[in-house]
Amino acid sequence: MDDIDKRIIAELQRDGRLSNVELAERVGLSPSPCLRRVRLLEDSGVIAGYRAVVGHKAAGLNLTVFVELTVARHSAENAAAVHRALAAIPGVVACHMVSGNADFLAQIVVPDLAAYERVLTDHILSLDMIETVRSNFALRMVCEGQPVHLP
Amino acid sequence: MDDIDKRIIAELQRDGRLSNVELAERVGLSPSPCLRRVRLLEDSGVIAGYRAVVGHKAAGLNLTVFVELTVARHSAENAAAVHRALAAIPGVVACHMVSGNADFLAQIVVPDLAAYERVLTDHILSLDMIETVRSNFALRMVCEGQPVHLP
DNA sequence: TCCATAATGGCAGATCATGCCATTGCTTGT
DNA sequence: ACAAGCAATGGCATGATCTGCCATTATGGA
Repeated sequence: MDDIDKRIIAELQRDGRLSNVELAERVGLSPSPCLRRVRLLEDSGVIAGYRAVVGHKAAGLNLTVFVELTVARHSAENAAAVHRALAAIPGVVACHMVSGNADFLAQIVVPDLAAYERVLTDHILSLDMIETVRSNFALRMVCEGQPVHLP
Repeated sequence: MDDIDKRIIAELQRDGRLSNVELAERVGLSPSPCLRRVRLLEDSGVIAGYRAVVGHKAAGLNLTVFVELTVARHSAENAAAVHRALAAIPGVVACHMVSGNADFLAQIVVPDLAAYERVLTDHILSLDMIETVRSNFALRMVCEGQPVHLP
């Protein structure tokens, strides 16, 4: 993984639909070896995939909530079931098991408060493994989907 | 925004480099109107862009931290400066102003604890507007970059 | 029912993707 | 220093894709 690879990754993080010829020009390579490098990065998992980014405001998704969850102690045994249940909650775009006061931190994106209430009552509070829920509402987005800084 | 648009968005969220002909087949359209719809979704901002997804493990980024930050009271006036400072911190992939105990919640992705220590001391604790810092380490990823559920 | 509007499908020229091969540049061993 | 081996590069050719244009078809209102 040299500088050219890092520039390829940086460019594709900014625009994932860059054509190979354009990408090759930007990193100072001809199309053939450029495509070769991209394929290698994909195969190695450094580039795990490509995604369209949805503009939340334009799509009518006006509410982002960071939900801190704690689970019942006995749920530690079937962690897989907890993971599956959390990942299946509609509107959950990301979820991590974390250290600190909470056991899990989930990011939920919904159209409005009413939709969040439905998610909460129908999909979170109804899970018997969930002990406490603490909702932190996003008031303003500072940044999102920023390119990662490669080592 | 009808069902076909939603299916287009869903497909492009799963694979942002889907070719237009493949996408057209999947949504049951011919390539021309399909591309037309994609362009309209892009122009309207519903599709805000395309990004390559970096596989953290494969890229050697083994540590994700969710940092709760509070800022000094007088910093409320120049909020823009706070935002700029937070977004410029290396490794920050997302940051939101939130309700709750903290003022901001930032997600930081770095190779290891040593790198996180450097980010903390060199770029966070050195900001005089930052009052308190509370680090929540991600122990395990449940899900990430999940497609949003459109209204 | 008829008209107006919008969306669709197909076509054609240009661009792009991609496998193959000779060449270049660099590292290793003598 | 020199030669050999190896990995990476660049160019080419074929096939697929993109994309604008136009006729046709579906849709919705009067």
